[in-house]
Amino acid sequence: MTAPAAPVRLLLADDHPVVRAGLRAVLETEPDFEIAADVPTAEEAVRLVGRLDVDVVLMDLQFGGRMLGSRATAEITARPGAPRVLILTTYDSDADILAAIEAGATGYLLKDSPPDELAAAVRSAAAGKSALAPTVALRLMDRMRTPAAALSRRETEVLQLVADGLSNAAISKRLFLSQATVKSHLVHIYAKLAVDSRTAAVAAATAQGLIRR
Amino acid sequence: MTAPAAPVRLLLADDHPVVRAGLRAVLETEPDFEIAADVPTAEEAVRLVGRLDVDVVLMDLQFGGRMLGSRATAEITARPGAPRVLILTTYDSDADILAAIEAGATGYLLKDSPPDELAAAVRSAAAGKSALAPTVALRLMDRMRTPAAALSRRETEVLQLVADGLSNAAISKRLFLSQATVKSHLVHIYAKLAVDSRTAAVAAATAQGLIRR
DNA sequence: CCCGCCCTCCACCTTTCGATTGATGCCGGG
DNA sequence: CCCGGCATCAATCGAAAGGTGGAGGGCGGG
Repeated sequence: MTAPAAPVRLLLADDHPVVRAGLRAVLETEPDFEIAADVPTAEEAVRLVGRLDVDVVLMDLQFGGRMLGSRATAEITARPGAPRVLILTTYDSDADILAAIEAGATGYLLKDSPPDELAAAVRSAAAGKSALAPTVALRLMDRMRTPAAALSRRETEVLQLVADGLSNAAISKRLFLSQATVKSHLVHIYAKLAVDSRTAAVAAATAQGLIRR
Repeated sequence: MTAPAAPVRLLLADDHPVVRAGLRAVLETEPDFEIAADVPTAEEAVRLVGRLDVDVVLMDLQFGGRMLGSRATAEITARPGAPRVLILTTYDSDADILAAIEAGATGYLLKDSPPDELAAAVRSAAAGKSALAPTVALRLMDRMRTPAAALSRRETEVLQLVADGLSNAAISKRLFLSQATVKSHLVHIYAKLAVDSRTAAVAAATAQGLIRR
């Protein structure tokens, strides 16, 4: 407790200037934190992690519409001696959470977290422990308890195209399948989501964050 | 320029602590701004506007999932001697923009705006001029040029239920209509959105922000 | 090694949806 | 006042989607 405690060095990556300023304001009040830099793009975050030495990266997932945060996370965590990456985003979509964790993120926080929760998560991450926002943790628990909503890769792909408004014929062409296969996938999807039409499947999957938009 | 210039008194309403801190940090650096208070709910914003005297309210639209910002805006602007309300949100959905403007908002900004744009918008609002983020303005122009995407109230209602996954039969029951009427609405919707299936209509309408989620 | 899951495909049948045409009443602007 | 848009409904027909019941190959784990 009385140890000098080397400060935790932070890198903030978020495309919203206001959010960056907010994070600075909130985290700078913690005496054991030191903000090395804040950047508006995922690319810059990746670049700076190479130059500066940082303990924890706070990273948004959505950068100006494009979802590059998870890629950047993967690139950062792939390196030797990589810092911990904490995802800090607005949404708690299942798909996003899983993607981020697969990419090597240490934790997943929501932007509506209170400041003390934020600080606690950063300290956890710096210590190598994982940090999940309570809401997110609940979601994951739900997910574990209900393995129903686990679509296969191919099924997700098909359903995404359905959500984009494509017909079965269009989907079959796009994926180089027969329409029979597309229908077959859909039947399985309907069973897993407990629905009986493409629109209902899209609604259910969207609600559960299995597909985008 | 040398005038003492009575400070612009601000009220910030946003459910994200980080964003509130960010706005404070960004706006407090402006010498002619004074932040009267910041609150985490739309209700509190409405209440405080009665007590404090404020020139401009910066208001989020989404509060913890529920969309109360536009209602709060309407309540605030309805009063005599009401302050200007600037909407400050993450999304640039057409429906939201129009709803906010109808509710009496003076401007509509996106959270990814640079600080100086923000400050400029606040000054515009304080002076009684309207302030739209460039992206938003472009969207509105587009909208004016292309009156195609203007669904009637009933049509929007039907399409929203389609997006929720309901069948025509279910929709007709829900709205106390015959299926013929539902189909008729859908035909008009398809024509207006230039699509030819319910899923495509949902995709198009979602992309244009005509319906939720 | 076999079982289960995923992915692929086929055939047949039923249901739903979409396209078309046409009709009625209401309301608001020119 | 009449036209046009909106909302409501009907009948019909063809096309798309969904339901059922198979079938085969690949791949990983018990």
